Amino acid sequence: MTIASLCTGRKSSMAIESPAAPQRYEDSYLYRLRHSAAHLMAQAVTELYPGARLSIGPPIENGFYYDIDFPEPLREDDLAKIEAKMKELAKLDQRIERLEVSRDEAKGLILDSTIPGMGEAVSEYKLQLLDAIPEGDTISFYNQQRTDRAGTFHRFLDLCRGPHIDSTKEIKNFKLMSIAGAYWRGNVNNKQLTRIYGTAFETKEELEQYLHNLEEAKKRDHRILGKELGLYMFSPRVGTGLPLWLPKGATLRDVMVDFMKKEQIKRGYDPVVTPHIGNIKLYEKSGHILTYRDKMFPFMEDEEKETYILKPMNCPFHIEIYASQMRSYRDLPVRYAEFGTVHRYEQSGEVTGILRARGFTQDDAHLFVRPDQLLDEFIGVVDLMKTVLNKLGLTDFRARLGTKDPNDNKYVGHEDNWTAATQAIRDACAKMDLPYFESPGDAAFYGPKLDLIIKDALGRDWQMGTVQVDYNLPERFELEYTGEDSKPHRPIMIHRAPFGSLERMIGLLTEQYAGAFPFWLSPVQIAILPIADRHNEKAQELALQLREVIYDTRALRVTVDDRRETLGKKIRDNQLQRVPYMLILGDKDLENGTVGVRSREGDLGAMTLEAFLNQLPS
RNA sequence: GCCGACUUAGCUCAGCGGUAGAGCGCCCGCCUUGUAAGCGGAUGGUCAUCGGUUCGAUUCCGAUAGUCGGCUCCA
Repeated sequence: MTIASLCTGRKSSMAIESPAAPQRYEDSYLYRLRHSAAHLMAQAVTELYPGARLSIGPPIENGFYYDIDFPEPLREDDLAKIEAKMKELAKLDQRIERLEVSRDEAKGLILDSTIPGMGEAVSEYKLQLLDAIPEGDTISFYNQQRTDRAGTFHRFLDLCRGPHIDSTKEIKNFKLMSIAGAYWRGNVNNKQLTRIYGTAFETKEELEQYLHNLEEAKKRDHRILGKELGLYMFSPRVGTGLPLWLPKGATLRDVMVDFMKKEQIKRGYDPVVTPHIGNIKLYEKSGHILTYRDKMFPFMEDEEKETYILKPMNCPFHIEIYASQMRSYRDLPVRYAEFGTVHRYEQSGEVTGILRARGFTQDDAHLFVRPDQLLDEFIGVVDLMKTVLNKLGLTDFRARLGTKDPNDNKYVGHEDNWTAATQAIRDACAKMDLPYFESPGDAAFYGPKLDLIIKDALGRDWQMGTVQVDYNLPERFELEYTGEDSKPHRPIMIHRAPFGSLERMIGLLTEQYAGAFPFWLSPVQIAILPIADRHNEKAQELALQLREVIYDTRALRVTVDDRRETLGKKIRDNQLQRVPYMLILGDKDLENGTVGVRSREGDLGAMTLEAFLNQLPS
């Protein structure tokens, strides 16, 4: 696969989408418009900041950016100035022209300091980009120029594959959004450039709609809703990325755990429980110390000079359990499941609420299987994942098959194993009718994997559930089972976590449902609202009665709102808490033997308790 | 970790070189309520922390911490 575009550094362009979209974004006018807006911004920057060195500036999903090496640090306040300059340059109606040149001519242009956008200032980056263009490919530049009324000549030339729109005057509805640091070519060892993000649309209405949607999305942010709904909190006195689960959030977790345990029992999993810390030697043996050390919390040493670590993953412990006794081929597959809380010392800048915490709980399991069982077991896991997604009501996800990057040699294991495992995953997805896309380079170093990817409220991708085939750890720990031939054989391990982590999944669900969880998940399912305090006693009785009702695996979760507040106030507060049902209890109801039922959608009228229970979602 | 921004009462936020304000919440009264905020009162802040500039700093500058948007990385 060649580099997707000179101006497109997107990693995702490496991925092969399986269902072809009817009109690809890359072919749209909007895409060209945004690409041209990026050039316009670069032109404005070169005029405003003579020492600025340009590197790369592609359109992206919701706009565009340009990575620029500024002589002085750029501040957010500077964006207004750049925006104003862009407006001025756009109005000049500069024609955007493509020119195709030879490699030598290209080098000449890049080094020509008389051309704005070219010369010594940019050559550091542009020559590298030129070198990256494969031999034989067309090399193109885009030029825009015009003399303004005051007689000043404006010009901008950029090495670019294009395509672009015809004139800068088409760039009217844009906004510079933010600035950020970004490493040259995405490599931390390279220089950090200043990235300016912007967006552009064809019409003013679309731009305003987009900005409005962004505001709306912020209200669905799990960090805001988590606080409003009393799900979890963080305290700086506890530590960064270490969530404290409040009663309602803890209830939500329990419900999800119950659901998963039930599914796992059905599927022949056995529960295990392992400690939070363990001897470092185990992790040396597993190899995690080599690859994971900088993501671990500081080590602990006891009086006997033994070193312990806070576990960043559960697998070595489960392996110890497997290895604790002789295994027959008849015992396999062995499936050990644990809601394992792990701790990873994520870099401070990458902790994001509950979506990326430093302490989190995986719905983890490890399957030890024979080679001939690999496909069936993988199918079983994919089936479980589909069941989970379905139950959670998640439809907006993508499945990614992470395969080996053929140009990288970081992988361990025999080629035959890789091929077999990758094919097993493809076959399992095909059999289970799960659409996926393949992404070379996204495999674990020890084997291929299948990940579920979901977007959050702000459009960011998150890896959720995962299934990974592992030939490496069985090898390192010399795991065995006795085969039919009474000789030792090596099992294959499957690591899998259908939710991924409870934290991340609850965060995503919060955003997906904007806090209005499905009935079965809601921390409070029913709020009883006595109208006056003479109804409080009956309300408590009703609550006790409802708590006898088993729904799914647990008793109905019922509260009584007996605060000395008006009914309107109680309704409002419970509505804001997204309680699925309110049962209103007053004189009329006591007389008639009914309750006033109100769902999230509004008043459903008076009905008997039996009628209410019968209409609950099944 | 790196680049940029933010941090004022429990929460959401005004304010500003002369040591602070609103709404909601909490608490106390009154009201006893029929489908999205009843009324009144009271409480509540070393303006994140530590330094500097200044006659004087919550306000200006610097450092630190936390948070947010990115980069890198990841469940």
